[in-house]
Order: sequence, then C-alpha cells, then structure tokens
Amino acid sequence: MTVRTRFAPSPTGYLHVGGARTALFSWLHARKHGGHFILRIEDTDLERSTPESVNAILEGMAWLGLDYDEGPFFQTRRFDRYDEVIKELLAAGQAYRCDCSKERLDALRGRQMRNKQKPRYDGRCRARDVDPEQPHVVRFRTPLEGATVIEDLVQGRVVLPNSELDDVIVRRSDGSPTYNLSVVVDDMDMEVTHVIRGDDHLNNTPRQVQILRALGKPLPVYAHVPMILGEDGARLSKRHGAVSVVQYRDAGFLPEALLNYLVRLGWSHGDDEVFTLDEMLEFFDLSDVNKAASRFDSEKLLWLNQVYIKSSAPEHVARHLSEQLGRLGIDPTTGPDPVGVALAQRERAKTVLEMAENSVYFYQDYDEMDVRAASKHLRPVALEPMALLRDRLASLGDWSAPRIHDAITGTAESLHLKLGKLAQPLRVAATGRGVSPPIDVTLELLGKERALQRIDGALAYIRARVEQG
RNA sequence: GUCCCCAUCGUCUAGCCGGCCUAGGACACCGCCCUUUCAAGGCGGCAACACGGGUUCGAAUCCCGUUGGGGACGCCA
Repeated sequence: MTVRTRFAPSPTGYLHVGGARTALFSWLHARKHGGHFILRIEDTDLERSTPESVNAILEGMAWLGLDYDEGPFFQTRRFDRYDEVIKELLAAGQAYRCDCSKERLDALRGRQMRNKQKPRYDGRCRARDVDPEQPHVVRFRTPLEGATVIEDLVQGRVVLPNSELDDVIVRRSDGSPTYNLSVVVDDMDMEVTHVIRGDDHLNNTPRQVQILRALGKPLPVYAHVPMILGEDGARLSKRHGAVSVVQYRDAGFLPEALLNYLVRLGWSHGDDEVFTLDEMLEFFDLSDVNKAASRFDSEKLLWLNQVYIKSSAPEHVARHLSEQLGRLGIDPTTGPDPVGVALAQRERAKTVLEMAENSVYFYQDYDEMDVRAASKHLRPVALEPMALLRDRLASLGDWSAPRIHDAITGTAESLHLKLGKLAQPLRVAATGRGVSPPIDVTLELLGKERALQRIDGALAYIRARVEQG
C-alpha cells in the first residue's frame, strides 16, 4: 500500500512555524516512502475562513518548497459528500437529530463546571424524535461503554474511556459539517494512510476513530507530533512576533535554514544538526519524533541561517540578496555583481536582510558617514598616508583585491605604519562606516572610480577638520 | 474543575529494551588564540537527569506518587 499523507490547515490565518513543521514532517514521510502528499484546506468554518489565508498558506508552502501531489482540496466544495455520510449515519441510527438550544447547552455546561465535572452533552435528544423540518443539529451517537485505543506512532498507546466522550455535533443547524466529521470523511475518501498532525488533536482522535468504526472503515495510522511553543513557553500566537513563515522570508531567512531548524525541533538523528533535504529524507522517521513540546529558539535559527548563508552556493545567496536589495529600493545592477557581494559578506551576516543592509554602500553613495567611525579614523594624521595611498591606487592598472592589498601594505610599510592605521581610515572613506568586508575586497567590489571618489571625499573631510583646528 | 499527554544543561537534544554516563553534541553565554574593522574560524570554560518513594547487586534509564508544563473539554479547527 502506498503511503498517503496530508497537511490540512484551516485558512484562518497565515502559515505559522508550527503548521509548517507539521507539514514538513508529513511531506518528509510521504516523500521518504515514495508516497503522495496531499494538501487540503479545511474551510468548513465559513465565518473565519478567508481567501487571503488560503493564499498565505499556499505562499508559505511554496516558499518552503513543500510541494504536494494532490490538491489543494477545499472542504467547502465537498459539502454534498459530507451530507451523504451524515445521512448514512442517521439512517443507521449512528447519529441523531438534536434541537437543544444554545441556552440549554450553556446552562448545562455551567452546571457541570460548578460540580467539578467535565462539561459534556448529556444526551437528552438521544432517544427523542426531533422533527427534521425544525432547526436542529446532528450528533454522532458515541458508544457509552468501553474504551478507545489509539496506537500512535509518536505518542504510543493512548487509551480513552468512551465515557469521557460525548456526542459530538457532526452537522450544524445551518447544514454545514463540523471538523470531526469532515476530517474523517476526507481522510477516508482520500485514502490517507498516515494522519500526521499536532498533538492538540490527540483528544479528538478517539471520536474520529469511533466515527470511522461506525462507518465500517479501516483506521489510518496516527502520528501526533508535539507542539511548538513560543520562546516564553506559552502557546504560539501573534503575540510572539514573527511566527508566520513568510515573515521569516522577509526577514532574510533562507527556506532551507528554516526547514532545517524546524526538522530538529522534536526530532533528532544522533548529534547531527545540519541536514540537507536528501539527508532529512534519508534519516527522518516518525518513530524518532519526541513527545514533549519544544520551544522556538530564534537564536539557533539565526545560527543555522548563517550556516546556510556561509555554505550555500554564492549564486544562490546572491539571488536572495538581490531580492532583499530590491526591497530596500536598490537596483542591484547599479553596482557590483551580487555574487561577489554575497561572497564578501557571507561570514558577517546572520540574515540576507542584514547582508543587504550592510551592502548598501556598494550601490549607493552614503549620505553621511558614521560619526563615531569618522571622528575616530578620519583624523589629520591620516591625511598624508591617505593621500599617498590614493595616488598609488589611482595608478593601479589591475583593480583587483590582491593588487589593492599590495598597494595598501606597500604604503603602510613605506610610512612605517601599522596596517590598521591605514586600513581603518580607508574603510571609513570607502564605506562611510567602521565595519565592512576586508578592505581590499571592499575596494575591488566598489570599483576604481567609486573608490577614488570616496577617498577624495574623505580627504576633503579631513582637510576641513584640519582647518577647523 | 475534569480528562489526555509530557518532564535531561537557559534553549534544542543524545542517551532511555538498567551497568560502556565522573551524562555527550548543538545554540546562547564567558575566556583565550587568530586578526586591517566586524565577523568567521580554532581552543577552552560554565551549565542538566524536577522532587519523593520503590524494584534491583546496580536507575537518567523500570514502577508508583507529588510537583511543574502543555493540550482538550465549542453549532473553531
């Protein structure tokens, strides 16, 4: 039997990191076993589902490279099918109509809570014959006796007495199906073999198992993966800032870095930390997934992102860099090849956004210099050495880092200056700040014309300082 | 409140079918080295088996309880 997994988000928001990891595990499991990965949009909640959310989810999945073989399926297009199953249950006496009012239900819940009981439907309509023409919901008739056992791939055996379950609503009074019914029908119709989802669904599983049994269908294999908590240990929410996958994209993260970070949350393979997609596929196994919830640690994500920035092909990083430059309003064709910039900056950027922000001076003249850097390094003592170096650089025929380097060290030696005494002023002149890639590389990228221009500007700055005393 | 799940360094985790663990790796943090800046890199350091009972010659590893955390309890998914 071929493996079939699915990712089934409800379109009520963006794709957050928790959902993305569930999708990743599901995708990995399908791909590893040569199976199919299905995307299904659970939009039965007409009130809260939005097309924007659907797009946000698709966008996030696409960015991460989690491609699906089937779908996206929309549950709203399958209402007829759900109704068919509900009728089947009704006809078999596995479900019944209920016309209990919200008020009665609320009162019942209140009473039960006060009595320190678990709030649940009392089954008042189980034996009543509710008029199908009058407003009503349909409830599943849960067995009163026995227990439901789930053999979960990550949670192990979970047993829940059926007395803990109440009769869930499977069809609302407006005729729409509820979650527990639609998932069951879909997973069954789509022949899903492995239901991989967050463990917040573990409590729902016995109900779904009961419905499946009532329908006489085989059970899928369940795997409830632990949740991802925010850095403060609380459930992930908007309050935690950047939890949306596309926000990480915009913040300059590489999709492979996020994927790598996510796969290591709740799963491990010995002491390994960095995995290529192929390695993930080779080593990932649901049975190695932890049971405990884990916290999201953005520091470690940042580290991994830098690992990927440093080790990926420069051309690949450069593509992301160009995008980020574009978002900063810079046209990458107005300066050095982003590949060279990526190569020069890769060791000093934890995100591509940071890399772009620190590379602006390659493409645009700086408006003003960093005050501290300028006052520290562009001092009168630097005037002569800089002027000398400027001429030497100007005479360079081959504007390459090695030649530039020779010019700088040559000048420093002839003046008996420590390299830093010359390199730092030069850096401030060239970039307007005290930090940059190695100065020879920086100058090469800048180009001869631009570099000399900026040195001239810095010389003028120093002269003005001399005059001011 | 009731039920379900969980519990190793600050964080992610290895180990968990008992002895190889004076508990390993990674992030973060601290120190040293390298160094034209910032980084990167190298080396070193700090730091945990939640607690209490058992079982056993022997427990991080098995059992029970306590505490703590998370989840579910909706005509949300």
